[in-house]
Amino acid sequence: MIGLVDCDNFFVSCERVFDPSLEGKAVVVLSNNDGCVVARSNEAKAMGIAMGCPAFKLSSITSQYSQSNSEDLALITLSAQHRLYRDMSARVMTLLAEQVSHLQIYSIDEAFFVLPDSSKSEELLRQMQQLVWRLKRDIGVPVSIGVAPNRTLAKLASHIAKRERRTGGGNGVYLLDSPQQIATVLQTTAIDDVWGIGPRLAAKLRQRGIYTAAQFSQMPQRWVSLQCDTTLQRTYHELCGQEGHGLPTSNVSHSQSVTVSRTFGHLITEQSDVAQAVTTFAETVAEQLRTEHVVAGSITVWVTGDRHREDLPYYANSCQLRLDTPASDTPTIVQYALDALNHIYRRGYAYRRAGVIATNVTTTDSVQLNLFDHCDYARRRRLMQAVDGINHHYGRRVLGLAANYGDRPWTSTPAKLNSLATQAAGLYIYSGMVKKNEGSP
DNA sequence: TCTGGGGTCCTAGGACCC
DNA sequence: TCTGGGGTCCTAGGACCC
Repeated sequence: MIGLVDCDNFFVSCERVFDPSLEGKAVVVLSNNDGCVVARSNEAKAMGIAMGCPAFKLSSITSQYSQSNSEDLALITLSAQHRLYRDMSARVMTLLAEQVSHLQIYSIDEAFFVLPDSSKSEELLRQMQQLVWRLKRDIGVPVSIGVAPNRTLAKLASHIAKRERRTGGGNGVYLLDSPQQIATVLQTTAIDDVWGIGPRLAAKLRQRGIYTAAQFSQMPQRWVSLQCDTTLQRTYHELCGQEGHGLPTSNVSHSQSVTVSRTFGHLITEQSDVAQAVTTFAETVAEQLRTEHVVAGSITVWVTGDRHREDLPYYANSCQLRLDTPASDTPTIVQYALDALNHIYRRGYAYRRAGVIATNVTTTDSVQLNLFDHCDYARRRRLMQAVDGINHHYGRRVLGLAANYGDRPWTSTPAKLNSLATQAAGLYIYSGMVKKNEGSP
């Protein structure tokens, strides 16, 4: 059996741990730049606020809701603090790893694990309820757990657990194991609510008269093998209750790619400003590669204009460069990123977003060296170890590239920070350090 | 008239996920 | 005024190999 732990309204729940006054209130967390909604409390969901809703639409939704329900409802909006969420996620995952076997972290707020087949249903339920209770008590984060024969069904089970809890019943755990029970659940599951079936595939399936998960699971196997690609075939088999391929699906434990990208606070036009942003992103990419002990084989840089500004000419492009020798040291990654930017930057356009992606990622010890490359890798590695060590000890970005020093014209306006949570996570130490060193970069 | 058969690797783009 | 950021996997097609 496969279990899935899924944190409830994760970012909002993290904020509530540090500010209990948010409990019971309608709360949303906004993306970078306070652009759109990325997390909603149950109260906010009940108001009809959709995931991804742009921030500027929130006030009209709130006032509309207040009018039609004749009550004055205040919506609390918070700026995202991803460092805090990553820290809380790590705490959740660490506790889980102690409690279950074969934990596979699927996202910042979700993880699959394996349960022994032999356990009795009642015993299984009791254990899972205990787990829900411990996560709430020790970390403060509410979670829902779904248990089923495979991951696709475990996903459905966790949705049911969440729904039951939202409507007042249930204890955060749902066990989906008997064939009759599975058949009943599939009948009430719309085809686009199935994990792995998004808007495009759902539209295709509906064209063929398939509207529910049950209808899909009843299609003849021959039809499925002719009409569906391998991923959709896997989903089909799992809906039919067949065992998944077990965990984990891949034996590669490190990231396949590392991305850092941002939407700028406002439109920027100068190449030097775009270059500074790209330098910062590349620096972070390199740091992350090193913490995972991997190297990048290629670096991609992309830039885009603003899709929403019809009065300006739109331009978007990307460039991928292959490294002579895979690397993770900051100067090399930044150099390739800036070379790539040189290929795609065009004067006369306004830029809204940019990003740096490391791909062809391999482990440091499996690097193929270049015959004509005379770089002293040992020396470079020692340099980066020293830089990482200093930044780890004194705070992020105390020591960085001089090219990246000074004003950051591309950053967003200061976010509406929740100071309690900020202090608790020990953030922003580096800004104090940078000030102290002013004039002597 | 008639033009093989079996591969690998890479890239771009599309679909999905949170 | 105002629309995020970070991932995975699969497939088709091109370029190349013998």
